[in-house]
Amino acid sequence: MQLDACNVRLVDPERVASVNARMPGEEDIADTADVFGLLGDPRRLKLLVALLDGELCVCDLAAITGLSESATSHALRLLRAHRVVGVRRDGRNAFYRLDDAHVRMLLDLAVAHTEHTDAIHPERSEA
Amino acid sequence: MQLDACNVRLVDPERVASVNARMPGEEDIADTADVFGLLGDPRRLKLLVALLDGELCVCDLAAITGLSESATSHALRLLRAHRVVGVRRDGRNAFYRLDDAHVRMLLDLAVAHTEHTDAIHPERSEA
DNA sequence: TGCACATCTGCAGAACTCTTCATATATCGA
DNA sequence: TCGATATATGAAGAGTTCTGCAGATGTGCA
Repeated sequence: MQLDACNVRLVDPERVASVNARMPGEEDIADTADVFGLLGDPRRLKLLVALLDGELCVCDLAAITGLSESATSHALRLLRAHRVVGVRRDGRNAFYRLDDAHVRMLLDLAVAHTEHTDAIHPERSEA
Repeated sequence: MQLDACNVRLVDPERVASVNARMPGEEDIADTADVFGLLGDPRRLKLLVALLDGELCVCDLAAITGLSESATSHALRLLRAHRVVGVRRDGRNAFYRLDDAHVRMLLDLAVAHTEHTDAIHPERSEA
């Protein structure tokens, strides 16, 4: 057991050093965690999955997710602030679209994974 | 503007129906959101990125993330409960490893994305 | 202009999350 | 067996997040 510069016990200082060298910077970690965090709420996730196919207006998104229109609007505002979705306004309606290629990749991967899981465990599918 | 069975206003009922048909079940959405949620905390994310290269013990993980050993242990417990990581005990040490192929894919994708972003915006890299 | 509709926003309460502190458990070496 | 080490755990407090409510904004129609 060794001690590092800050007097912390280390079991494998070389591995720690190489992991630290490869580790993205704090800001990148924070940004990435933010993105995952946005996907980490089931209602927001459902909202985003709904948008995979193309733009939808707020009331349709509310109907799909089962959220109130207010909650939907709040959620979309958050996603908009992080540039994950974009808006197109047409008269009284606001049409939201998925506007982040990275998030789209993550969603595609996740949805593909649930479908794969269903294939293995069909009993877990919805009735 | 039309009304659906629950008396909700819909702008594009056909799109809503097709999105609903394609939508994963509530349980799959919840499971997926859970996974994203686990990745949505910067310290847990750093922990998991550190484990991409192989197993590490608790004190090394604490040193890498800058967390206290207690906080590290709590975080690992949560990840363990969701079967994202696994443990190997060797004497007094506990070596944790990434144990979920789906999470590994998500992490690889995310890390690749931050590297790509750095290539475009090198000024955002750490000092 | 006035009213209805679609969406947005600030606020406040409820619920959840993360960390620390204190303590518990388990292992190793003397 | 005893003390030190490594990790795990429970409880509690600070901070954050999400939702509903109430009201604001902006658009379309008569």
